[in-house]
Amino acid sequence: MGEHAEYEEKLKKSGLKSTKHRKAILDVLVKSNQPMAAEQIYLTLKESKIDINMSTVYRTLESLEQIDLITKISIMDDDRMLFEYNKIGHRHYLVCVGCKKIITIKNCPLGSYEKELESETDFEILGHKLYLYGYCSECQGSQMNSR
Amino acid sequence: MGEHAEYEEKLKKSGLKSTKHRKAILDVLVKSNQPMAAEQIYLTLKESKIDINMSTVYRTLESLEQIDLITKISIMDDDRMLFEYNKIGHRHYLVCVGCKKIITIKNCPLGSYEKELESETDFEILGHKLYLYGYCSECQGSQMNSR
DNA sequence: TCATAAATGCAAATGATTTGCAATTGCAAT
DNA sequence: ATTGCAATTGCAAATCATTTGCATTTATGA
Repeated sequence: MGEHAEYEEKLKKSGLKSTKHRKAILDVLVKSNQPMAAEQIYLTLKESKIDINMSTVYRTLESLEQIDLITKISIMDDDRMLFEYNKIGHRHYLVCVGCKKIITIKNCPLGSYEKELESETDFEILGHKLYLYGYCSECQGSQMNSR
Repeated sequence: MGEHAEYEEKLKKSGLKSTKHRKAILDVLVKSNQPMAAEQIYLTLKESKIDINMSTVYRTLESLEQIDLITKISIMDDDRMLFEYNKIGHRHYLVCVGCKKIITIKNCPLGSYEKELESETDFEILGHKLYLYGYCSECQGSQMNSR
């Protein structure tokens, strides 16, 4: 009868306890259409009258990342880490340098490129991260936005 | 008669004074085959008996990045920023998750992809960053290296 | 219900990077 | 070469995100 049935089982399978804080954090991330910083998550929870400590937020995010329920990313000109629920598998990011809006891109143009590089470099390539930067439609023209 | 003639003029053109510290930092970066953290640069200078303050290192790196003489990057699992002299224009990175060695890749497979994305997303794309991760030849097999 | 390991809160520590301010230095004009 | 001034630097202290030690609480399986 839970709305978090989806990840509830993944938590259990990974040996992580299914605490109210963990579920709350996951709920926040699932509902967000943008990767969020730890503090944003903390503040969102606070608004929902959920009392939680920043340490717990960080520790929870770390656990969730380890079991691959969420992804941690860092974008240019933001020294904080951002966290995103893994709705889809492989993904990339298109970041607006004006308003910092982040669009998640699901298709990946690098399929064969990794193979090429492997033979060129003797690396065993495990994966990659791709960030594209630009101005979203709202931020074109007036290019003086902050966040 | 200077060996740093290359960037000496770029400094001047940008209105930055050509101080011994700036030249020393640039020398270190030019000679390095790896992007370096601020502290590595500081320690390298110290070995050369060049006495400099970390604040100066950071401020210098920031200035040099602004005039596009160097590039600042961040790789996975390293919370420090790394800095690299801009020998070539556009570049990407292949990072060994074992020994943290970084190989700079000069060719870019994303030429037409940006165009595609622009029409799909209404973004005006300015650029991108691509990091590939894997094990270098030395780190394959024994995958328990640290740094 | 109980036992126990995992999760949490709290406060303090960390560690990279930044900043205010006074002293120094590069450089252009004299 | 000398001078004047803004840019640069050193120093110490501040920041700010993130981490950690430890005592307390809680989820879960027996």
